[in-house]
Amino acid sequence: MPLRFFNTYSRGVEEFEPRDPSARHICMYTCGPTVYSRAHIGNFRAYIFEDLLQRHLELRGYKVHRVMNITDVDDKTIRGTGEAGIPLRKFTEQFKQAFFEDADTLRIKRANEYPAATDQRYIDRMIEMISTLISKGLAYQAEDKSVYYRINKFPNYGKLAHFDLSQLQSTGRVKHDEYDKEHIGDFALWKAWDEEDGDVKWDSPWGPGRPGWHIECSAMSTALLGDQLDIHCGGVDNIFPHHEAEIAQSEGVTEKKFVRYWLHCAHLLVDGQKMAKSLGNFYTVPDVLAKGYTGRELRYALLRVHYRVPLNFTWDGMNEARESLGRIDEWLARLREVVGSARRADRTPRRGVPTSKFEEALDDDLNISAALGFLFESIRETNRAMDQNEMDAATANAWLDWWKRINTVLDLEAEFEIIVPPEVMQLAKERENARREKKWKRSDELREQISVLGWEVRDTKDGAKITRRGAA
RNA sequence: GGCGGGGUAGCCAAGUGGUAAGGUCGCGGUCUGCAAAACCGCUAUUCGCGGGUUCGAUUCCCGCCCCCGCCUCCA
Repeated sequence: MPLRFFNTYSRGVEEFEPRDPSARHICMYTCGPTVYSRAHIGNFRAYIFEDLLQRHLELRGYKVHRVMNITDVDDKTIRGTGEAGIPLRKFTEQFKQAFFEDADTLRIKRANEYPAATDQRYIDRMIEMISTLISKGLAYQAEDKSVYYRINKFPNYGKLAHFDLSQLQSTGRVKHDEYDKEHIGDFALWKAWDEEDGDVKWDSPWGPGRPGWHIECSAMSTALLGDQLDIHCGGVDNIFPHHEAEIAQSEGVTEKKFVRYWLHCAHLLVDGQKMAKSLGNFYTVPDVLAKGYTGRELRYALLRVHYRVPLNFTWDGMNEARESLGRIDEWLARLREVVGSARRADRTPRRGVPTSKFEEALDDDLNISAALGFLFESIRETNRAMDQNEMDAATANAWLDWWKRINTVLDLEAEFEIIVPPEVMQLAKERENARREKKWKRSDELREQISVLGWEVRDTKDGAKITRRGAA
């Protein structure tokens, strides 16, 4: 089955064909964080979706060149730097670091590049692009000295969002100098400096100022990936105006089709509402860790729902993630035991070898729920085979190899060999002795003590086993 | 008002023109000294509501209801 994705531009599922099909090389641009505060887990849902996309493409043999921008200048960062009384660079640096920390906690694969909007290279390129747009009549400098995109001159404006321009109405969310603009929908390419900006400013042919939000992505994506991208991703809230503006800017300059596939991730909800800084209903990665959950548990919780479906974040959902991962952990441990024991099966396995259904589900617009369904079905069937001693070492090994393969996409394995602390080992030893003497009451007391320390002891036919659920 | 996304069991969530994957929770059983883990069984006569097409619809068509988002610097 060919790889297929839902393309926002066409509003349909399309077969995926990269620009250069023979090279198996894909260039992908993903909108990154604005570093004015710590990103919340709703932001990270989008980054995890992009991570899944990249990893699946790689599993399918593509070489992915991914760029994620860091927006380190905009209204909010300027406000923040002013309030903190420190230079912009210093202000944004802390959140940049926090972003990478959290991304690592969630096992998000690093992009190849993280260009920053304030990098002089890109400021220069933005100025160059704006100049080109002005010379083509696609942009103009208004009386307020800012430069705006003339959307009426770009016939495709509104195609991505499927908006009718005459229907655009101001939400009052953004400060407007509406009298200066020719059309309410014209967006800023270059924002003229004003007092509130303090010393945040760059020189330009139109006077001191700073870039508009949208132009940075056009400048950085085309600088690093070329005029035409295979895939461009972001949250659904980026469709309009941000990505619409990117198309207008990039195609306005290059006159080439900017992006082949637009993929957008639905929102993370809390209590049925969008998680947003402005609503105050958000959690950060450290918030979730502080509740005792691990990064991989959060990764699972954010990964397990299809990217185009809104996902309601709940602590029940986190517990479910923990239990599901525990099931995977137990399964892997059992398979490894079978491999280690070089056991021969009593009978031939009822179920032979792993299938490729997992990857095939992901081929279908990253249908992770179906893919995980196959994983858990396989877990049940192989557990049953092991229960009935119908699993030999070679088959168990084949399943471990299968897991290794799908885990390049999931990245959900517990990170460390769990080291049982000596005091727990001591208690377990005492308990073994008590059990040997059939002192059941003493044995149960010791099990309880071990449990209080956060460990679980299990009696199997091969002796006691000490485990812990909720591993990193 | 315009444009999208969604409504499937207590909760989360796949899916198909032919009679509902999977996870989690709960209950019963096997195993166990008792547990745990694992396995087995049970848990939606039914897929927001009302029509229509069809031998047959949760799936296609029409109408309606509800929730969420976007509509100029939100992932």
